[in-house]
Amino acid sequence: MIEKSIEESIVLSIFDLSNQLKKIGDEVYQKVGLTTQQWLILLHLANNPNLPFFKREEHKKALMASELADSLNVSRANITNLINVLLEKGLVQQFEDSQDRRKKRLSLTKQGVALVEKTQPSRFAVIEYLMEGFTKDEKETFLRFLEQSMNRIINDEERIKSFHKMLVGV
Amino acid sequence: MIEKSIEESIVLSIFDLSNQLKKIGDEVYQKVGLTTQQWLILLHLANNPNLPFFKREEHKKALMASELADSLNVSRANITNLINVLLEKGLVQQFEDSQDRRKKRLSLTKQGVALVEKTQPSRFAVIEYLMEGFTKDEKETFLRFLEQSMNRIINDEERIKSFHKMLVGV
DNA sequence: TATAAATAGTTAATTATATTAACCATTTCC
DNA sequence: GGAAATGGTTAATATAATTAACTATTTATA
Repeated sequence: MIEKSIEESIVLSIFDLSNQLKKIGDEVYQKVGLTTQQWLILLHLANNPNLPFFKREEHKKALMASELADSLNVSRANITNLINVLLEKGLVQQFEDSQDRRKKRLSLTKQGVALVEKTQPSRFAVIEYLMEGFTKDEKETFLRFLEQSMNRIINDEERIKSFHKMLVGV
Repeated sequence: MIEKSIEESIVLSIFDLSNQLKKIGDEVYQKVGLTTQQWLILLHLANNPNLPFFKREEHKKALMASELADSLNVSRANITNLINVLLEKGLVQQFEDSQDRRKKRLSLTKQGVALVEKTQPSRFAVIEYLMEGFTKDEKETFLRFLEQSMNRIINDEERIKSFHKMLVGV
């Protein structure tokens, strides 16, 4: 019998919630031929200050594909594919970096900006509805919690995996 | 310019954190030839009381594939495949329901139980480490927050999607 | 009580989403 | 000046899922 644990309940709920949000996102954005992943790229290119990526590090210059790969935690090759769709749809544009000719900087087109702006209110409405009834303080504490967990995962990844050393050879 | 919003930061962080946890899970459980999804099935069959599924509804009888499909929010066909691997590995067993011969009940084998029990301490250690430093009260508030969000998504899914009606025809 | 509808599980074919490996071009580091 | 690192792409592949069709069984209904 596994014992009850608030901590494990939280982790499993985060998993569950994230799953559901992704499903809903995929269904909603499918209407404009996008996936949740592609939508996240648009949010990055819109410099959405609420993205964990922008809290971890500042970015003055336009993003490039490899930075998106970092943020979304996927391969560069995958980003190439995701971006190709956005380019075809005319939501994103690419230009060479003047200093470093290996790099391609990405930005939203006028249409891309318009799409993000247009959907902003409804996204905010959904989000507000989900967490209605909690105080600002509670939300701030919750955010700190999520950020601490992420930091520990990023900085101590090896340590975390080492907790599971015992699994080898089962 | 998108404005700062605690609420959106929380949602995007949940996404990010869940992603990272899944990546780590896949890497860790790969050592025993399992994916995070298969691992979650084992947790269900171990009747882990921390799973949102068991908080939403009580289950006296052994679970069946379609209930797992509900909980993990995937198709039944997919569950069939996931379970086949667990059956091959001898971690799970299947038996027919005596009352209803359509149904197949699932349970852990001795080995399955052993595996779950063996890894329990390390899983708990990781989880505790992630949320170290927060009080019991704070954690309880997080959990209530997550549960409310999930409930609203489940009960008001149509309402949530309707927020995005405007997307059609962009 | 016969029949239609619903439920549970499986299979086969397919789609979606990602990865790895190899490669080119360019820049950075000794 | 040459080796190593970085950024992006391509092609081949892996994986994880889906849908649709089917069987078996049970439940609802007319």
